Amino acid sequence: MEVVNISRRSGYESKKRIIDAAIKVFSQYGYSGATMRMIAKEAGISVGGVYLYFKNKEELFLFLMQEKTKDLETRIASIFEEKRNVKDTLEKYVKIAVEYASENKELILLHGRELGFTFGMEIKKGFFEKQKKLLKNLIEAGISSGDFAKCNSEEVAKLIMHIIRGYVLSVVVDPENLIDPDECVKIIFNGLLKVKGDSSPSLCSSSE
Amino acid sequence: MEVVNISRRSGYESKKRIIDAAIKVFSQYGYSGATMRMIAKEAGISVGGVYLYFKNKEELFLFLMQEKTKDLETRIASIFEEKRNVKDTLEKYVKIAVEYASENKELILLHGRELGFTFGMEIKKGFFEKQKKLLKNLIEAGISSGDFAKCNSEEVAKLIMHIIRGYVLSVVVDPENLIDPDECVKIIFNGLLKVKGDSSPSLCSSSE
Amino acid sequence: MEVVNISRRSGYESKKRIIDAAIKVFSQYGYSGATMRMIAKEAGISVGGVYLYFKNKEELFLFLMQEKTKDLETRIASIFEEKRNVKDTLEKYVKIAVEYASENKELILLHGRELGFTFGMEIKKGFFEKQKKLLKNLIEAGISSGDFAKCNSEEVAKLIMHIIRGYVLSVVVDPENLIDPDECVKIIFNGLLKVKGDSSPSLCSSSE
Amino acid sequence: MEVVNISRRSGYESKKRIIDAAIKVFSQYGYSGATMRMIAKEAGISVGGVYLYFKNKEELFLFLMQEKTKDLETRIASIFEEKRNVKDTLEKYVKIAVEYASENKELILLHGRELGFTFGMEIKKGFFEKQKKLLKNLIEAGISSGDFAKCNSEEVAKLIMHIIRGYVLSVVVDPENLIDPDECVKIIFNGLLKVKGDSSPSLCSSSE
DNA sequence: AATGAATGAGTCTTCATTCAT
DNA sequence: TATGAATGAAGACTCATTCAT
Repeated sequence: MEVVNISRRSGYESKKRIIDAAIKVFSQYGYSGATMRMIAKEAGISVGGVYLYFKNKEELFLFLMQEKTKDLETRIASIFEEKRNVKDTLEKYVKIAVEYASENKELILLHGRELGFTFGMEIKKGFFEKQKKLLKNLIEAGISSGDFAKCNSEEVAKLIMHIIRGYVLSVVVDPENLIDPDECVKIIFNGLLKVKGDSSPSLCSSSE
Repeated sequence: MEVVNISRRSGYESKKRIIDAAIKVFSQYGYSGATMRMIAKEAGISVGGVYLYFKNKEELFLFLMQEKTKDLETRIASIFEEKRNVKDTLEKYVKIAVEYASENKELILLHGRELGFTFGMEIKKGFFEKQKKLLKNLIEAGISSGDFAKCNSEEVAKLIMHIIRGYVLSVVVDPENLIDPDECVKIIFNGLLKVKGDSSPSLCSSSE
Repeated sequence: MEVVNISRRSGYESKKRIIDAAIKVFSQYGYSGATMRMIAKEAGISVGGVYLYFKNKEELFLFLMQEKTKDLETRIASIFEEKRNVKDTLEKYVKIAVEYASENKELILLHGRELGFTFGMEIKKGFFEKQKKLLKNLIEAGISSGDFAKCNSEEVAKLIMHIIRGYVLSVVVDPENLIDPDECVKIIFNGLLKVKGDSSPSLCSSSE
Repeated sequence: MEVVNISRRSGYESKKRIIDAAIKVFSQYGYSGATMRMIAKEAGISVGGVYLYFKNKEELFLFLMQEKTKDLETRIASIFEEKRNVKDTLEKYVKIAVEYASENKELILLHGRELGFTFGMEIKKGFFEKQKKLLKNLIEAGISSGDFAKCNSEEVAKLIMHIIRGYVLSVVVDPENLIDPDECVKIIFNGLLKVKGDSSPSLCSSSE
């Protein structure tokens, strides 16, 4: 909300300021709870000014969601490009997703709130479907390569997505108790159960 | 011999009707999105009537949260009382939590949204802390009993809570892709990695 | 705008007050020019109160138009019932219409303003069509009875409607120069032209 | 040898463009309904540009009214100059007025609406007074010349003005039922009543 | 215990007007 | 002369809350 030569800014700059402000405000107060005045004030712009760049509250919100979704998709795509082994890729995936969740905190939560709107549903649906496929393929590649044990790849993909969503929710609900991504991956890889007849130290012993 | 008509309900009954209505309406529209009129209508009571039992919207919402939290705590407590086997207890825990999430869907999400209010924070904090301890103790008991491999019990507890939260979020965001609790538990127990030098079929093979 | 026991009025009374206020305000400022606050204030009611009885500005306006239209239709119907001779009926018709216009002044004008709305068009269309038919039948009855000369009844009906509309418009635009209905009828009946070979005093000589 | 691009228009041309645009927009949307942005866009000029030529919306509207009034006055004056025969002059007068009304449709209506403003009242007043005098003189000339029967010239003048206004209002309200000026003049000239003791076909028989 | 009409502050949104360029 | 981003007051409409009945 720093004042930047308040009366003459480029259109681009103003739009950017509004976007940043909107993310902040929507995140903190939810869709209904956020007001256009709050957003304008946070952006250091007049109320009317916001409407110069976004037709209305709904469109502003939708825009944010699309932007963020695209952004995350790009980041994720990149790890799949730099081909390395399956295990590392999965590890990276979880980390990037979790890191992204931390950055965008509550905004992501809004994906799931403010029902009664149907808007934005398609965006979300598409994104999730894509992610699930990506993960499923990765798991299956892992099975083929002999890295992973045979398992229901669909369910594993879902589990990973659940964990990431759980992380997202925790960021807002219970930020003191976020899981450490490394630990998380370790548990998923090794499981909780003691391998029978195995007296050697389990891989799951992490912190000490 | 008067007819007990609609306006002659016991105070208790009215309060209950309001609570049920409020859960439904808050769940569907979020805190800001829900209106007292909606709630009153859903409860089959006048607007003014609601204020006879709850000072205001905030208090009504808060009351709901407490009720639900208490309810879940009771359910969870019961499995710890009756159970013996650690593995079964954990399995049961996940299932109950997940089932509860399904039942209370969006309402639970409201725990974490509609911020700007600090209200409810203490209730949630306390509840989460208790749950984490419960899980941590369970994990440690599992390690002691030799069921579980040695691991960072704190992180495992967090993971399980994350998964449950992920399930909650998924219920709202992506209900077509909910994980199957059985599969979930299986993966957590066995892990993804193929046990080295093990050519026998992994425990993790679920779908076939 | 007299205060009437401001805090407790019957629903009926409030609605009536709003209607009266709305007529006044819409008449004076036009549809766009009138504000709900003005209307509420004029009615001695809160803004929100107006919305208790009318869904929105448009509906309030529409309601007014319908009411007034129905009212006029009833009045006109009555003169056709009390069957008298054609000439007298026509005379009465003009007078009632003109009188009505005076009473409802600008509101009637709103029928024709505030375009861009299509709303209300059907109401108006129906009303006008009915009136034209009524008048046309009357003219034709006059021709049959030998009271009126043979003429294009359709055009005569239109002319009469035009005159009445002209009166309406004049009420607002140029109220100092309203025609006297008696004079008006006289001219329509007798025409301006001197009847050829007629040296007797014309019926059209009125004021002196 | 510079290219005369769009932004290098003469002040005169710009002003003209604004005027034309304003007429169009005011006519279609009414005073309150029209926005400066609409007008600017229609004129192919920036919002700010409009304010270079007109201090504000009110002044722009006022200017339009004056222009149009002057224009009509000029047209009417011309028929009085060229004409001789009273009957023909009156006929011409009605036709020109009616034609003008058709051309300027709703704009004329704006003369009488959008009150709350007192503005423009003097312009209108003056114009109407002039017109009434013109017509009155014409009628009296007709009486003197023996063309018209003796009658209250003032009232006849008013009637004609009413008819024209009725035509204006009809253009907007009920454009399907506009009177044919020829028919109109015929009725005014001949009247509706059958001349007593006259069995010859009335002059009023128009349609067949 | 219950009602629901009434209130008015607060929301989203529009638009006349200004002004740096 | 011209632009159009920016302003902010004002309008339609909503809704938590009150209170006479």
